[in-house]
Amino acid sequence: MKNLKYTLIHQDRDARLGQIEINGYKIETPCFMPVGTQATVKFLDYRDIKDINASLILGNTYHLWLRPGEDIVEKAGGIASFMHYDGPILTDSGGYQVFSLADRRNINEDGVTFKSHLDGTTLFMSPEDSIHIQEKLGSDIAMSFDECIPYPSSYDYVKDSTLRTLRWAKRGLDAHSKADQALFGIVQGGEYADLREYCAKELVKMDFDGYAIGGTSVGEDKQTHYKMIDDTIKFLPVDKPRYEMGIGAVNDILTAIEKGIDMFDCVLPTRIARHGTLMTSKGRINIKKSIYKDDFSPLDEECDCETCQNYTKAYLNHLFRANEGLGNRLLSIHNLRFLIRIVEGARHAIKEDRFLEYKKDIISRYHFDQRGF
RNA sequence: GGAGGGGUAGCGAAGAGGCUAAACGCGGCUGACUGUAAAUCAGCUCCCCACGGGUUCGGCAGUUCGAAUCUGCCCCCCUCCA
Repeated sequence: MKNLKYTLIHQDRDARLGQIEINGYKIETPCFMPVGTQATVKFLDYRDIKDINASLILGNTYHLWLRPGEDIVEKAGGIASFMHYDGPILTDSGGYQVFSLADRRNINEDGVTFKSHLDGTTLFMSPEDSIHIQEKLGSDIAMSFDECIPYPSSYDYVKDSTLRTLRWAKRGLDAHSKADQALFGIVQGGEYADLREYCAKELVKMDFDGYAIGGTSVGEDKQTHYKMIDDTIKFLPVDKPRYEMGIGAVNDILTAIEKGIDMFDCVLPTRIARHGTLMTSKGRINIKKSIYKDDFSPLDEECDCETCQNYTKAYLNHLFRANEGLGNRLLSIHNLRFLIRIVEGARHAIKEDRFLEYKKDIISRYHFDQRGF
């Protein structure tokens, strides 16, 4: 704890340009963090991660606990060393798996019993376990063990769950002892403003190194999503980083930055890349469509990524039709670089007090679907 | 010339009298994906004026209330023997 320092460099309305210093790393914020659940950003190697200019990547406690096991990762010298990645790592606590693996787990006050998705083994994770596993995984930033609450959920359910998450946060904080690892608290509270407020205030009293907004983008509409940010962020301290977990749609990221969020992560760019969809400055396109069979233009004229510099839509179309793994890698590189570049642009715009114009410009050129992707 | 086997939707391949517009796979076309059980998943894929109708299973002619499925002839393909 206390190994993390956040400096607010400049503010443009609520949008923040800042810097996180941790374990010798300097991370400019806002920043987008690629997700590397099982100690790999799927299909990318350490050079690719460096090339897209990722400032931080995620690992996952639940997945690495199951395989290869935290002891192996510890022996390897931590996740970063294990995957030969030279940069900071943040680990999610397993709280998201309480949500995504809902049909194979049970929650009680002590923690969560999971039935392993790999072999069905019954396994128990307490908030203390999550912290101890993360200490062994050796991430630079650990997250509190929480329940990511589904939407919609009743007020009573959300209240009970959020209060339990708060108790878990305290238990995790007390269990945490690794000096070179920061620990963030996660605000839950669902769509209920009073619960968001209470949860945020209680976490702030505990004095974490940073605060995350959890339980968003779990199926709610945009209006509700953005209101959950508003209902939370006003209670978070200005001198600590704020992280909205699990967002990766272009307008979600820009909106979060506008509201004062500093960090976000998402599987969206890499997942849709593997499914043949790329994000471009004009919107999302599916590279598998036959119209790209003989389209020898780059994926995105404005992009500086390795893929756009060297390959054509026709080639990517062919790779996907032929089910060649290179297509997954090239599209993942592109989508990640695309989002990271948007966030880099946001940092410049904030510095020059023109963030809103920047956001408006990006959005106006991006064709969104009905749900706003 | 003789003996077998076979021709089913774009391709491969089930089906051997009604439950069949015809399984399944591939290919093709849509759509979904937000702290990764996801190189995944869902839908469509004979034609049309489409909660209904029209034509199909090499071709033609039959048997039957009813045929992709049974019979006859014809066409084509494969294997083996001369």
